[in-house]
Amino acid sequence: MATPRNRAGSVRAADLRWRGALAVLDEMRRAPGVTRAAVARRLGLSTGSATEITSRLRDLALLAETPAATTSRGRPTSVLTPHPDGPLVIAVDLRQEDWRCAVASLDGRPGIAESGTHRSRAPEQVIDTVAQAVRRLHHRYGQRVRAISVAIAATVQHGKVVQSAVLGWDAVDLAALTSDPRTPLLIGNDATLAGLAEARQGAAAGAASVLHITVEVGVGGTLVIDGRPMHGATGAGGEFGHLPFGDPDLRCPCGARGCWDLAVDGRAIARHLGEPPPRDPRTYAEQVLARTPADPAVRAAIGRTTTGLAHGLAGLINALDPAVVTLGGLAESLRAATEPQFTAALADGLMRFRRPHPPPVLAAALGRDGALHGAVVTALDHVLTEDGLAAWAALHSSRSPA
Amino acid sequence: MATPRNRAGSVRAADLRWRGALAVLDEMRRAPGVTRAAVARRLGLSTGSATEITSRLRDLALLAETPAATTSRGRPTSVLTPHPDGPLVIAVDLRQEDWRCAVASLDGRPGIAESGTHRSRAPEQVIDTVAQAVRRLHHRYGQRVRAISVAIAATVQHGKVVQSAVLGWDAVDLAALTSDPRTPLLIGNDATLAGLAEARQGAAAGAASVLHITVEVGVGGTLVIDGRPMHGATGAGGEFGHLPFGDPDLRCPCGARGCWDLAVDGRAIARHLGEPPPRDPRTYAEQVLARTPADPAVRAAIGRTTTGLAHGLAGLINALDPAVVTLGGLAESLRAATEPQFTAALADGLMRFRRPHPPPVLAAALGRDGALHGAVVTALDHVLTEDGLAAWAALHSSRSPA
DNA sequence: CGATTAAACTCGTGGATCGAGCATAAACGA
DNA sequence: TCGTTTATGCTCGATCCACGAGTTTAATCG
Repeated sequence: MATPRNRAGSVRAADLRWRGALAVLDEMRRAPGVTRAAVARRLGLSTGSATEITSRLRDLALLAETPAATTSRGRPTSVLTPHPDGPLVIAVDLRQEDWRCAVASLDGRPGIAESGTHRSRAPEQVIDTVAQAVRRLHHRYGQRVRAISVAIAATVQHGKVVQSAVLGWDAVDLAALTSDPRTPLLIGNDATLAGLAEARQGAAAGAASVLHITVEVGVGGTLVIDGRPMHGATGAGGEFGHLPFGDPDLRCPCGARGCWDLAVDGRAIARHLGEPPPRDPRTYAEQVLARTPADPAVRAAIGRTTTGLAHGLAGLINALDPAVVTLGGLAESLRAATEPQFTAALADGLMRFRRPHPPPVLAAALGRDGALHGAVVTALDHVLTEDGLAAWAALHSSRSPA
Repeated sequence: MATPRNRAGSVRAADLRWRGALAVLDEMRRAPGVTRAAVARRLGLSTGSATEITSRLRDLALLAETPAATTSRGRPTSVLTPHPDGPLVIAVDLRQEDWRCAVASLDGRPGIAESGTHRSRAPEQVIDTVAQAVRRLHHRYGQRVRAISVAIAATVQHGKVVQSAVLGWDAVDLAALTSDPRTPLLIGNDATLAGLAEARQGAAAGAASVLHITVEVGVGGTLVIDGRPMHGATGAGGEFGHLPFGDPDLRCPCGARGCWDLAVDGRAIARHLGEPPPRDPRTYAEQVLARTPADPAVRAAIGRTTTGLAHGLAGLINALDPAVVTLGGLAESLRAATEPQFTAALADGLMRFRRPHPPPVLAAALGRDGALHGAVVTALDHVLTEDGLAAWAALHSSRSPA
């Protein structure tokens, strides 16, 4: 197998061709609107190299330069922007009740292009509808589309959907979403992708290790280290909800027992209130939260759920030692509603030596758009590689030979 | 802060100088005894480049070539070996009852140079004794020593010992172990380093993501992704023993509650047997395991402990999705003693979709030497970088100018 | 002992960055 | 208004690393 360390596995000179170019494009992506001069400074490039690299990239339709608003003296520089004919990615967000298709250029800002609400949730129906939208976009932009990335509220393994409780799906292969096998199709769990987006450009932007936890029905999330989500070996990493933090006597629909999932969402609240399991635990939870202040029984139930959340989170902080924690969905709602309890329970679950400097726990910044942003990030990660750029270059130089 | 993605942050040409050299040295380390021809093939290097790189490295005293035993026709090649005057690292393993100092060259094989048993466990005493040994080695090898790496049975944060139950230490700074501030001193948790060694060269060599779990007193371990241990933000990652998998009513000495630690070691066995907490849980556990077959009460207690171990492990597999799991210390003893129960409990704790293809659970291959090997790995990772090689080259060329 | 084979060496080529020197386009200021 | 100041972009020769084709070397095989 490949050498484990993240070093130069290969030493081919071909790898060098795109080194500088990739670094520049990464900067453009990391901070849309950067000036060329700033990029050169940041990367330690000589002005000569900057000239060469940018002109090469311009020739390849990978970036364009527009005059920057001058603020001070000196020769004005230009801002680097995606080329109007440059590569694009299609990002799809497939949620419980609706779907969205967005197109993004190399600056990583998704523009919603199509969307819709599921009429039926039957996999064939949904896939067919979305596939048509993808096909329309693909047709409109042609070979500019370099990757298609799908965020889906489902467990994903080896690039395939294994199971989705909220959609009511079993194993489903989403390969039909693209008609062109040459365009890579990337499938990712929505919570994982949302975490990736938070770590790269959201509430935790810049942090070296980010633990993102979100609660909708059950727990989702991911640990993002140096900007890369911890996929695991099969791509199904980040199923933190199935750590046995909960009551070991409770069976989880996943097949295991004592899952954290059951202790932190609407099902937990209902159980603590002595009510039957809600059909839609997410909506149920929001409704209960809305009437928190009034009813002491409700307050107690919410409090127990918050405690379950905070204790589990503390355990994860003990084990994974993230620099920053971001909370999404119901997790953030619960914390916001019961801040003192949350903080106390978190501290109670932390190892003593961690308590003086616990990692900041932040609300996710991207909200319901996190997964879509994460899908764009993944797709661009795929495009902005040596291979990806080489493929684009081959395509482009054959189309318009200088 | 630095750009999160693991790409070329810098594009300086200086980074290129060592690309090929690093790749070759990494190969030598990965498989001591490789031939130069094999390395060139693996790295996709032309014979011309191989010639240039090896001769450059020979000039810098980074490697030597010795004739390879010829097996077939053709011009004989040579095996790459560490240079007799090449860089060295010192690895220290600081355990509960004893300590060991080893020296390793670039092939990563530690040779025990000094060792001893603690007479007193007082930090000053221990540090003083070990520091003397380190100083002797450092003096003997002089500037060839490029890094000192310490594996210690303690919680480590920001390169400092925070606390060690087995040694009875509170916060202790090990900086005194080296007298020369120019030589980097790396401190690591023993279980983390053992896991690193298993992932790089032990039972899980070559796997892309490895979860190592070891039980001595409490649980230690690490997740190793692409050959790099998941240190976390403060360096205290891998404290899996303080995930709340256990009885929430039990207080852990760490300050948290319900820690897994309390459910899987000698303390758990004693509790299940209704005996008082053992003074030395590790020895106690081995003693109980030795008399397993006889006593049904003992079998039951061991079984419960095994179940606690397997359930927690299953949860970690659910969450982290490793390609391989390695077990060390009492964890492996427990599994070996109660294999059917372990396997059943593991499956019971796994999410249903994981059961058909669970990751292999292997016994650690390096035994009690794992931590020492891991310390060598860490130290060499430090040396075999652009900066490390550049520093060595500066030193060497000034000493013996061509 | 010549044929065969695998590997190493030589050397000219090419690609990417560097860096010094020069050119350029703005704001500033008298 | 027009030179000065300042930051930036462009040009071009130098350098460094790897490539790869051709040649040489050192072993085994028959």
